[in-house]
Amino acid sequence: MEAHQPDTKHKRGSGRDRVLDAYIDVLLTDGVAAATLDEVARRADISKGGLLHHFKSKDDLVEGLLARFTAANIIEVETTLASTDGAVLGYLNGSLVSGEQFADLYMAVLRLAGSNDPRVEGALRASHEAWFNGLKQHIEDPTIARVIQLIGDGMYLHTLLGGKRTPRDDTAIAFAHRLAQENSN
Amino acid sequence: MEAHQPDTKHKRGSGRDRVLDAYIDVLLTDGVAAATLDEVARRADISKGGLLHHFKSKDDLVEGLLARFTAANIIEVETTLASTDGAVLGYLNGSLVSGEQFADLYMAVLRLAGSNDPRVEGALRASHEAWFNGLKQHIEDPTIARVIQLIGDGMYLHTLLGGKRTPRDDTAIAFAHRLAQENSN
DNA sequence: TGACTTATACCGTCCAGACGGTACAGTAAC
DNA sequence: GTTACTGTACCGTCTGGACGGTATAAGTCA
Repeated sequence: MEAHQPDTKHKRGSGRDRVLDAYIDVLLTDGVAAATLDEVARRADISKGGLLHHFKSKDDLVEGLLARFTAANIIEVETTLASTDGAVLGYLNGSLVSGEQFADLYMAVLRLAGSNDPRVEGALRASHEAWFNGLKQHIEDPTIARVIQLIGDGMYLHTLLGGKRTPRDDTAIAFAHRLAQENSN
Repeated sequence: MEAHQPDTKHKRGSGRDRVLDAYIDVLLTDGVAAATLDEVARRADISKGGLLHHFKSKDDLVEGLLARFTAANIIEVETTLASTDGAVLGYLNGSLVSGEQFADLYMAVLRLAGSNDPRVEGALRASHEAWFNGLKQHIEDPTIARVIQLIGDGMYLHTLLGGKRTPRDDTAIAFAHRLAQENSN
């Protein structure tokens, strides 16, 4: 899961990272209501006291998740848009994947979106902004870039609702890809 | 707010409807964590006992919301797709509105989407299915219909995250409209 | 080298408050 | 009598968080 450091002295990765991994895991498998401190600590194989040593409060845990998300998003935008797969294909395919590092992180944060927390909304909006700016570098017409982005966001929403990837998605992606190529830089 | 019946005997609409109105209100303004039975009862101007008279449990309240949503969705699909505004414009504009009957209902349900509840996910997926089928009646190419739908869903997601409608959205809608007209029945 | 101090990374227990839900007596309209 | 509530009192459980204690490694100074 985690890019393991030279294995300091602890179980797997640092305690902080293990807690965040566990938090993401609970959010994805059982939803936001199940993501209590006790349950997160249990899955991280740590005591509740230990968890609270790394994150001073539940709020702090959310912030930790958002920080990891924001950092990962920057890298993800860069690498995806530079991929041989093509920026648009990379972006759209990413929105339908689960089980992969970044997609899981995104979906976990998206599960928090119902909480009306401005930090969560802010982080997700910033992510969208970053993707839009990235797409604009590859697609001349900003309207097309926006449309591509919206299609991807729609797919993220479907994934949130447990929808599996279907052939319809593939044809939609192919269509978007063609659309982008006709307007690419 | 509510299509008021000939004002039976109570304050405004039936108690059941008032409770659901209040539930939606809490979800939209303060999020899912704030939507406790006490708070919903308070906003419905009803006692907690009264609330539990109408909805036997919180789970039952959720189901009541989903039932209203599902029923409203059928009507909304019909009327929107028959609108003079044009099906596509009607659909896409609806996804960016707040303060309107159906849009609020949709956003309220969407706030529950992080809870990993199969009933919530099922209701939202059924809604998407209905919109897709409706759009297909107006757009020959099902791929285009799918793309239009995804664009709308992306806009719903943006609205969920508190994004306001921008000129970018307008141009995207205009683009989608043109796309649909070139492929309409 | 050993004694003392500091910092980090936890563990385990306890607690106050919130929450969902029950129970029930009473009221008012039809 | 039935339906639709109000209002209050209460209960068991869960949850976030505080707190005190422990183990270990690293540094400081004699």
